[in-house]
This record gives sequence, structure tokens and C-alpha cells, in this order.
Amino acid sequence: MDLSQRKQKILKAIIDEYIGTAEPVGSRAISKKDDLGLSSATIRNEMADLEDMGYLIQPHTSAGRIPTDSGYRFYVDSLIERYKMSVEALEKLNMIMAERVNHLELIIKKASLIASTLTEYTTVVTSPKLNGSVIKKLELINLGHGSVMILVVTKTGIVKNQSVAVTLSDKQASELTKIISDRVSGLSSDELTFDVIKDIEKTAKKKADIPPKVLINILNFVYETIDSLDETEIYVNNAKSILSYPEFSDTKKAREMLEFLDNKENLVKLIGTPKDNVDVKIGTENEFTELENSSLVTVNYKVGDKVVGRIGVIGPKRMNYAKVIASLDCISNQVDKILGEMYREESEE
Amino acid sequence: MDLSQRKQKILKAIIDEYIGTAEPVGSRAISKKDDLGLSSATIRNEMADLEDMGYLIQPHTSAGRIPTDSGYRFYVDSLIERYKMSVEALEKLNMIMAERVNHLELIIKKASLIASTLTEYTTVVTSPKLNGSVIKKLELINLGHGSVMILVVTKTGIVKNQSVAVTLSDKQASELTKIISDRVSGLSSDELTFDVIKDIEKTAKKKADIPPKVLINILNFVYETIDSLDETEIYVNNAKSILSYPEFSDTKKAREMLEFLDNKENLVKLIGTPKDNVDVKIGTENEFTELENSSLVTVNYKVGDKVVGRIGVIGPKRMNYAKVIASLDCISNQVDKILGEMYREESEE
DNA sequence: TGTTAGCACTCACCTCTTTCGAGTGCTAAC
DNA sequence: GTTAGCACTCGAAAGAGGTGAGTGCTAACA
Repeated sequence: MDLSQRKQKILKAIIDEYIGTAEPVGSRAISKKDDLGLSSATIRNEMADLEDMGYLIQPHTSAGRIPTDSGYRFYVDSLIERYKMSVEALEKLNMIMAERVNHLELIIKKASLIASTLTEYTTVVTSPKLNGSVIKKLELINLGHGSVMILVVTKTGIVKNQSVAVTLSDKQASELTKIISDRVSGLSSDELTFDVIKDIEKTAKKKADIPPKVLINILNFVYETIDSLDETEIYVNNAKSILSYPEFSDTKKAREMLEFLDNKENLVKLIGTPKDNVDVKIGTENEFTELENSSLVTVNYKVGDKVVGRIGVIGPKRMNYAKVIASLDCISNQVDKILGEMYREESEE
Repeated sequence: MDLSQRKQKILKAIIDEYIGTAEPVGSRAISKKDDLGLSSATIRNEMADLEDMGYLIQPHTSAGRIPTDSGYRFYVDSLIERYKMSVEALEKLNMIMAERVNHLELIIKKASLIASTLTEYTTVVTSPKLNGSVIKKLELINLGHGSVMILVVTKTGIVKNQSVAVTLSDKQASELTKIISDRVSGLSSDELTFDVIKDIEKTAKKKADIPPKVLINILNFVYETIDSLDETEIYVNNAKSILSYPEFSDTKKAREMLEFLDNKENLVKLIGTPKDNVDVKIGTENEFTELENSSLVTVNYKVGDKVVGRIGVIGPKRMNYAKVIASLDCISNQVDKILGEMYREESEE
């Protein structure tokens, strides 16, 4: 059954009020808002209807109403007003994003920081999953006394390094660097199969004088390092903000939430897979019970047309959805633009 | 005035009890501990004396006593028992530290993680301030389309990189890499003065065909990157643990503390400068009011004889000092050993 | 002279009761 | 259909005792 215009207005007024105060909303509070000139009695009748329909509940008989998850859902789907980003917010966003950086990670960290600054909620972002970063440079650096560093740089400016406990001479290191580098640079990380590694092993055996055991050890680590280029990283920002909300005035709850936010696996599950562009999950719509009193808003960000990562905001169910959605939308657009440019450059070459 | 043996025993018993329960300690509770066969009345008299001397206070007339800051101070200085690390703890420590790593930062992060695991309090560590990491490798990598990455690796395996928005050809990049690298590798970071940079500029102008503006821009960033090798980093671990303690059951207090722990400047001030080997600061002994209900235990860690960084544990005033001190002592010894080895290798070469 | 039993006293905390008021639903009148 | 009015509900705040863990002090004892 559809909601009458009036019911919608009332529901919206109630949720707006509740988002601001976190207190059950009474009929009088709504009737005093003069936009709809109705008495509290009328509002009461309508509220009773809305409760029957499952959009509101009373925490106890003599209290006002608070929205249910379906109430919020209806609000988010149909009632929400377009939030106009403030000029200052937009300026801030543009300013921070304008500094040009060539580290994908840095861009994403920035985006996360901006999101948490604009919304004042906790943000969670995944680093771009590019599946095929092109290797620009690979080098073995002899650190001396039994350890060699493997260093890989991609065209997009990702740097990974790892130490291996093997002994090489400087000459061996540079020979091997050349052999591996020749075969590997220009390759994308997913083109580096075990066959390629085998291939390198053969060449190295012929050309360089390195004990087979050492060689295999190094090549394994090379594979690992390059493989790790595509690993999804997760960054959490402003987790402490949850302590500002009455929903978490119980430290035990707060601690559980912080522990949840510390667990990368949870978070990957939570926001790891691409969904609709702007995705809102309210309370129990989330797959984790830890979030049954929270909401999660996520957006994708893309390179070209391909979704490569996500930015999410976690806050209390009564979060300012309009603002969060608008902010994330802006931010993801900016990120798309910047990554788009970087990507275009890469494919042009 | 000195404390009689008996008073010391009683004070110790009270503080031990309070550390466990966080509740004011009454005379009966102490007299029931049969180690000193005294009636509660006697204990009461002694407690009254200890209160007069400033080691204890009563939160209110009809409550037990709790230690004052001076009480804790006396406890820490004179009464504390040597804590015997459990075999499991030592094993864990050895196991984690045994994996050999050549990244200074990784070692320190590990140490911090272990400290927070062993003590269950928040840990704060500073990265090693070596003042003179020796540069092993410096490279300019042309990422194409107006950006060049500067990459520096030290002998100890620190990797720093930064992008500059300039356009170079691959040839120019490799020429310049050679010029800079020749002059700079083997140098320690504090030997890289502006004079050296000027020197490089001159050489580059002669040998390479690079617009002066671009050159200066790049060299500035090179300087900056190398300079940043010696920056102190601060890592905080397990900050959320404060939520477990009744001292922070008020979320406002907890939030303030978490904000304090987020502010790197505060933390650098707090633990940045070397002090006695094991340093305990109780409550108001700390220079920050945010810590007036907390205690801070710090240890130095060294390379050879030189103190290069510190590890600290922040917890409630009624923390388990014996355990924390013992744990930190162990950890710093381990770190000293590992860093000592790394350093020896470096100077041998 | 140090120790202890005994006792009066204090005061936070708990529980029980009361009051208060914000909110409701229902009914009758407009 | 809307609204004024009223009885009703019930959580939260305020008040009133009661309880008990703690104290300090005194007097008696070894």
C-alpha cells in the first residue's frame, strides 16, 4: 500500500527530527513545525497508522516514535532531499584533491580522510584492485650481510619492497636484476605466471653464477612481491568518532565496534565487493550483527569503466544520509577523474 | 621520614589490591590477607598514618583508601616486586622477534605489537632516529606524463619515495640518476648539505641536458626525500584498550584520550626525548593534563650505545607496573640486540 | 607500649516509593 | 476529516529509608 502525501511528510519530519536529536519524537513536536498545519491529535492518528505499517515503533507505550529499519529504508529511497554540498566543503575537497599525487594509495587515503572530515563519521576504503599493475622497474638491492631487498615500482607509482635472507655479491645482484628486469618490466602483474618465473630461472642458470637454491628463493620472493601489488588494502579513518554518538555511550559496545573495525577481514567482506554505485545498508540489512545499529553507505570508484575499489562511511542508523550520500558521490567523482587521468596516461604509452 | 617495614608492607598490600580491583581498599581486606597477622584495627591506625604522610587518600569518609600519586611513586621506587615473565610470554617474544627483518620500521612495529599484546595496554613507539642513515641507492624513475619518482634506499633497508611533477625523458632520468647517485650513495643523510646539492647542480648542468628549473625542482625533492629518512615516526598500538578500564567508562573521557593518542605532536613531546632507561611517569607527573589519570612507562632502545628511539606503554595509574616494566625491559633488550647486529654489519662494511 | 575488641558514626549505594511530565489512545464535538 | 479534551501509561527524576562497608576513637589487655 502506498503512503499518502501527508503520511510521507510526517514520516520525513519524524526521521529528520530523530536524526537530529536521537530522542523518540512525539506528536506535538511534529505539529509545532508549521509546514503542515495539523494538530498533534491528527499527527497521532497518522503516527499510529505509520506504526501499523511498520515504519515506526514506540520504544515504550508512553514515549514518542522512532523509525524502524524499513522506516529509514523508505526515507532513503523516497523521502531524502538532495543535499547541497556547502561551498566551503567543495572548495576543501577540490583543494586537497588538486595536489597531484602519483601514488594510488595516497589518493585513496586522502579520499578517506576527506570523507571522514566532511561527514564526521568513520570511513573505510579499499585500495584499488587493479589486477594488472604494469611493472616499471624491478631491482635487487644487496643490503649486505645476508640480505637482499627486492624492490618493485609500477607505472602508477606503487612501490613494494621485501627483504630476503640470502647472500649475494653486488655483481650477482646486478646481473640477476638485469635478467629478471628484462623479462618482467612492462609486464602487468597478472601476466607474471609461474611459467615466466621458470623461464627466468632457466635464463639465470645459464647466464649468472648463482647457487640454484638461492636463485629459487629469490625468485619466489620476487613472485610474492609482484603478487602483493594487487592485494587489497583497507584503511579505516576516524574510528574514534563513534564515541561521540549516544548509540555508543556504553563503552562495551564502543569497544566491540572498534574491534570490529580493527579486523581487516570483516571489512573486506563488508565493503569488498562492488555493488550499486551508491549503496546504503541500514541496520540489519548488513550481514554483520555488529552493525545492526549502524548504517553503511558505500560508493564505488573506477578506473575508466572498471570498478577498482570502494569508499564507505559507517555511522549510527540515524546518520545524515543526504549529506553522506552527497559527500561520497562528490568524492568518488573526483577520485574517478584523477584515476581516469592516470590510467589514460598509462595506456597511451 | 622513613616508613617502617610494616607500613611498607601494608602500603604494598593496599596498592596491589587496588591495582586488581579498582575499588577503594578497606582495612579488613588487608587484615584478612594472612601474610601479616594484624587485626583490622591495627591496619586502620597504620592506614591513617599513611594517609597523613600523603601516600593514601579516602575518596570519602566511609570508604577504603586508594593510593595517591606519591603512593604509586613510592610503590614503583621501592616496593615493586620483580615480575617474572612467563615462559609463554618469553617464547612468544622470541618467536616473533626471531623472524629476521631488515626494515627498521618493521622491527619497531613488531616491538610495539608485542608490548601491547603482553601488557594489554596501549603502546606508543618512535621509529629509530638514526641521524645519518647511509644511502645505498638513489634512483629517478620516469613514470611518464609529467611525473618522476625519486626513490631512496638506505643500507638499513629504509625505502622512501616521492613523486615530482616534472617532465623528463627516460634518457634524462637515467643520466641524472647516475650523476646524483654517484655523488650521494655511501653518504649518510646528515652529510647531505645544501652544498652537496649545489655541487650536484653544477655537475648536472655540465653533463646533462636538463632545463635548470626542472633540475632545481628535482634536487629540492631529492633533498627533501633524503631528509625525511631521519624523520621520527610514531606508531600507536591497541589504543582501543583504554575502553576496557573503568577509568574510561565515560565515553567523553575515552574520546579525549583517543584524540590525544591521535595527535602525533603530543606523542612526540611525550615520549620523544630519551630519559632514564626505564622511566615511569605517574599521573600528574606527566606534562599533559590528558594523562593525569594515566601512567606512562617508557624504555629507550639503542643502536650500539646510542639511544635511537623509545617504546612506551600508556595505561591507567593502577597499572601492573611490575609486569609492564619487565615486559618493556625484555622487549628493549631484544630490540637492542637486533639493531646492534644490523648496525655492526653496517659499520663493518 | 603496641595491639586489639568494641562501639558509635559516616556516607555511598541500593531499593522502594512518589511525583512528574511527555507522550499516548480514544471519544465526542466541530 | 480534524481537533479539543481527557484518562491513562510509564520512564525518568527525586526523595526516603535501610544496609553495610568502612572509618576513628576509646578502653582494656598482654
